Amino acid sequence: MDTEKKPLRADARRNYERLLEEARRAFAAHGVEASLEEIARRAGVGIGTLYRHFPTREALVETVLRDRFDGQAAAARELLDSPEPLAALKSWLTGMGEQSARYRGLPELMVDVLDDETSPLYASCHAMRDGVSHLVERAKASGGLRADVTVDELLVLLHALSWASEHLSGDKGLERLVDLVFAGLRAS
Amino acid sequence: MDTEKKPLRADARRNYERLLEEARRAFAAHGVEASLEEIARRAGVGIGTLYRHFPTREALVETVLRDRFDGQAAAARELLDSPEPLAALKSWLTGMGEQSARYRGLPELMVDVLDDETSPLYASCHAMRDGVSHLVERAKASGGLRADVTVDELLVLLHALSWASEHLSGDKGLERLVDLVFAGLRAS
DNA sequence: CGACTATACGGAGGCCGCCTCCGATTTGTC
DNA sequence: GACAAATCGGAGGCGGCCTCCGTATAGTCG
Repeated sequence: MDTEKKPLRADARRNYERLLEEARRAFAAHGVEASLEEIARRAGVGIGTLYRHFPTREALVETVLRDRFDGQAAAARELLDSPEPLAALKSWLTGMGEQSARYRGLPELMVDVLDDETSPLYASCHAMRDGVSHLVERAKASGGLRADVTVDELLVLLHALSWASEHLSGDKGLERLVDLVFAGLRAS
Repeated sequence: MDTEKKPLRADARRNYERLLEEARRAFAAHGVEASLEEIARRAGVGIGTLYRHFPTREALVETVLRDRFDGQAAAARELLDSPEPLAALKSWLTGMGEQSARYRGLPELMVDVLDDETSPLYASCHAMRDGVSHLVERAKASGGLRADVTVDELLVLLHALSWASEHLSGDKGLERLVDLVFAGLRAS
């Protein structure tokens, strides 16, 4: 796969950076459905320029988030050495959940992407998916995780908790929900 | 509280019914964010007429769903007599979850409503909330449900599962997720 | 330093959805 | 049948999405 790309012209590169910066701001303020026209306006750029650099909203989101996602995939690799498989998995899931709760609306986008190979986010997401699947295997093998649960179920569940934490007034919501789900709702 | 209302004029009543019917159809086809203009168009009615009868989208959703929600509240009351408190709770939650997964986007709307007293759905939702809170108390008292979980957490969690089941290809998703969460993810 | 071309810009314009407002129409009544 | 109250309907303003193409400019070459 050749990722070779001609160097951008100076003005193009400048606009690209400005757009990314405003996108970050806008997503943080209004969630992942923020107005693209406003992002362009704030970046001092025409709407056409935004669409040239980022043909779809997803492409923009992907660029804003890629670094974090790559970090999350790396974290999965490192956690493979952890002495406690179940704790490692749980820790990774919490981290992932926090990433996906970063912007309002992101969990939904993420879940949809997991089924859509054509999405620009697909590659990043599946790098993580592969990473975590090893963590899951290890947790099952260690006897810490029930054997009948699949990676995909786990990821959907996690994004659901992420989604839920958006709609909770308290901010320590996600960790609590993950604990709840790992331990189960039955009395011990 | 006087719910007395003058009888509607014949044309008004007719349009009201047509709108409800088309709304049901549209919500089923396109989710709860379906275009209101299209609903009006299909009902053979001006957009102004739609807004006169249903000032907000929520008002329309509420009218479409009220009967089901009332039924759900009644179900909670009946289940209070069940000999198995935990099973009763679980059964109610599954039923509720299926209601809220009925239309795409509904779980989100529901969760938001639970915090918004001004919403027209608030009353229906809290009737159910009160109903289920007794089920929860009973389940805790019977020792089946962990004592540190709140009704609100339970409802948010449930709607999250409902939300997740929208994004799952399989259709038996919700029940499976509820089981998973009740039992917990740890190996037994 | 110009001139030339590939590259990039920007916003007008078409489409759609939301919601409000008010002149036109219809219903029920006396 | 006439009148008032109730109801209708859609034009119009707003904002968002996205495409298209005439215009501007950066980089290059003589």
